[in-house]
Amino acid sequence: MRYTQYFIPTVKETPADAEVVSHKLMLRAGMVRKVAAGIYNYLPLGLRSIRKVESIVREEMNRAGAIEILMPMVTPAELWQESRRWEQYGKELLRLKDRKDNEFCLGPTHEEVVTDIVRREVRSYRQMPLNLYQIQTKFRDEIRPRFGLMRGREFIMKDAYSFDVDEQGADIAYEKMYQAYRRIFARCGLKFRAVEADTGSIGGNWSHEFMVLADSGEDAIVSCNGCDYAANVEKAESKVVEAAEHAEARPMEKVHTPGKKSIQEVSEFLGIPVTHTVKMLVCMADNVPVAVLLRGDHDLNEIKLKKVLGCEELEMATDEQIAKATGAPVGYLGPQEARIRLVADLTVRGMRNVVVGANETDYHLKNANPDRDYVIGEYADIRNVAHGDPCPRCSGGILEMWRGIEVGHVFKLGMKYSKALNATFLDQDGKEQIVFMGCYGIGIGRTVAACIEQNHDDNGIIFPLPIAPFHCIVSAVNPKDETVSATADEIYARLQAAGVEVLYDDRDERPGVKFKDADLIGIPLRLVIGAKNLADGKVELKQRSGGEMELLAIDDAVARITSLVREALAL
RNA sequence: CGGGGAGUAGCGCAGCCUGGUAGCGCACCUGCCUUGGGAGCAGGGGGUCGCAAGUUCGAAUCUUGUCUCCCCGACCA
Repeated sequence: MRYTQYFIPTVKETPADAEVVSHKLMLRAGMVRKVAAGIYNYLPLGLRSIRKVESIVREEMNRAGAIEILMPMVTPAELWQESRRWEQYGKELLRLKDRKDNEFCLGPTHEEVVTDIVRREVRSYRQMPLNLYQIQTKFRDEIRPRFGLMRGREFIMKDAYSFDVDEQGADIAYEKMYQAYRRIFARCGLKFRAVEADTGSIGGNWSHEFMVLADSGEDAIVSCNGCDYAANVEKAESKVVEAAEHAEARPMEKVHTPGKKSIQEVSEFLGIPVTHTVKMLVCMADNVPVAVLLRGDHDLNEIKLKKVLGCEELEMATDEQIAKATGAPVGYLGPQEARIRLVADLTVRGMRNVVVGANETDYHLKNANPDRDYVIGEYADIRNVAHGDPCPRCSGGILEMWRGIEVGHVFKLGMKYSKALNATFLDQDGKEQIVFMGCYGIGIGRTVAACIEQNHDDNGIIFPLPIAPFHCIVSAVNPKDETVSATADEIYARLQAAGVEVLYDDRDERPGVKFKDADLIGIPLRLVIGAKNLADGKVELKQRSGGEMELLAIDDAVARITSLVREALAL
């Protein structure tokens, strides 16, 4: 492709509304443009990368035995009402009506639609296992879209759904997808980890997320340094350390702590480590106040708590709600004589002689102890694990914290949707059975964005070759020099003939402009043709990822580029 | 939805407090010049100041309403 006949609107200045590198660079490199909040135009360069990821995904899905279909983006309300998600999904589901006032929504995912296909067409156990997938535009009316393609409202997703006669079959399907995903992200040149995850609103009973490691990631993940345990913090179990402290209970003491509300302030003021304090939070679980006790330095895991309480909605109580529920002032809450349900984290069970609020403004209690000073009815794992915690799976392992971007998610669904939509089949004995399902998603645009998060420098993007918009950029330094342009034309043609995807920068621009643009858009291989070296019959090859510039004869350059491309695509 | 901020040329911003001429840098167009890391000179085009109502002789500027966007929290590929 000749640059002068293409469309790559690069910009020098970073648009003010971009926050993370991938978003900034995709805008600057002319890959995407925003149309509305969380809704983007894909310009040629961006689209090429997206198509590359799609091809890799398609190849690996097909290799794993999945079959491509395409479902509609606009889907009828009835299907969603059958699964009850019409009510459950909330505002993220963008609902609309047609001219006859029939209700529809833009598909945020397609369990209902695909299950509808299967319940109509699949009658016999002989038709399974079956795995159907599509690569299609989804719409979720996110509360807060951000970070460009990382969290759009409209986004391209590959979603696959497996159908099996029993759980063993479903496990095999899950494992196949898991392995396919590993291959996909490896081929995209990403540093990633598969981690145990919560199932969220999709539901089901088991799932893994594929996380690209990046500091800008929105998810916190932990991994063990001793075994292969890795999990999203939302899901990560904390190791149950049984009542470790048998310290003698000291007499309780009420201390004056004027104006000291936060755990940090109180522990500094009293000179007692935060690990010897217990904090009490109040949550509204389906509008019922519940008090939560955690060690001072621990964070509440709302997902775990939600499961323990079995509630639908969980939010932090407002100051007024707290005052009303406990009768105590915010900042000085304590579990003594609790009026509301009290749930304590497992860690709290082993703690003795702790600092807690005195339920009275400007006072805390020192050396408070369970049973003697307060009564806790329920203990549960309700905290986020922290860096340095012991591994819940092996002995001696320590958990390490990472940030990650979720690019893929595999779920073992079970019968949630097949039961709701009545997707059944007849087994060998002619008995009606419910289909076992799994579902598997990959964010295509997000994968490209995550890749940029992981591969960039001050000058721009450094694309791994398999998903780069072009393999090679050929820059003619002064295209008005006829020898230069004739040589560049020839090399361009030869590389293309060899199957290399070439962007030929034939613009009459100064070299600085061309180099800046080449670096910005991140093409892996750059071949510069300039009068000086051409006098010796040489051209210059430089890899965007670094390394020395190679001065090569034209034939050698063509051969070298061709082999570098083959090598990079060989995985 | 709660909290914070912003809407002025394609992009980045100033002007607003103290009402009267809409401005700068980049980008764009023409010409000259230049060709190894976002050159230089000269000339030029482009803005209902988010929208609506109000105050005023007069509103980008003051008032009210409204919409959109961005950032911080709960959702998710």
